Amino acid sequence: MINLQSIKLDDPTMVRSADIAKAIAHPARIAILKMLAQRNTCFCGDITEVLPLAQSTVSQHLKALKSAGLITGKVEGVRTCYCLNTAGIMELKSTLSELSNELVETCC
Amino acid sequence: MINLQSIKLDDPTMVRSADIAKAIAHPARIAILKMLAQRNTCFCGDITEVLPLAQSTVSQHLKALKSAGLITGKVEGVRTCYCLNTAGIMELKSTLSELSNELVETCC
DNA sequence: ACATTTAATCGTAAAATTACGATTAATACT
DNA sequence: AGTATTAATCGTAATTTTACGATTAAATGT
Repeated sequence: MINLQSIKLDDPTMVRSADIAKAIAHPARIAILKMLAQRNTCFCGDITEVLPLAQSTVSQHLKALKSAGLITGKVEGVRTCYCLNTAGIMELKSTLSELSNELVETCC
Repeated sequence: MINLQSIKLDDPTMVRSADIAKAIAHPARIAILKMLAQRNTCFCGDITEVLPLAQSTVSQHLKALKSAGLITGKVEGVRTCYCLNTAGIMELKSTLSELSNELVETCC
């Protein structure tokens, strides 16, 4: 029943890494990110047109990506133009590569 | 209501990417992977000792990592020795770096 | 043989995720 | 002014995730 608890799971860096991983932990969100990387015009409707998901579901995924800081959404009249967020994508890349680098095998 | 659905969300590569991301989408599992990368002896109890989680919860996280192919668990008597799985970690690295490389910004 | 240790599994509860249709709010078109 | 378009939000249901304590199974120690 003793627990030293020397590792804190609420460490901001670890939580952020997990949040970034969570953001890309769904095929639809990966697809959206890839699509945004390829296209310049990227309205919600464009994505809904291409994915086998309802508009409200796509909107929900976009919200998740936005709150994770991976994309931006600029309202343009009646539409919203979604784009990759430079800072967020940079953070994603550095976070994932950093994690990858830390996972060097030592045993087995 | 028309939906071209040209992107399939059940594409094996995309599903696998999402599963790998899901595996590291929790601080506890990131902590476990990092710990396994640093230590050679890595029993369930060692991890439970260090994380602020119950043994059954740690076991659950280990199961998730194992079924994602990121770790192996070899029974050694009454204990189980957990280690990073070379193939799985390599796949994680290549998958994440591939995804990172695909996310090159074009707009905004 | 019997008790102890270790980790998996079971049962369960609470919370989060994913999905949808319906509705709403805002802008643009006629 | 009235209609159409777009995307966010609401309400809701089903599923998954996360967590715990209790129990079990297997191996070890006495």
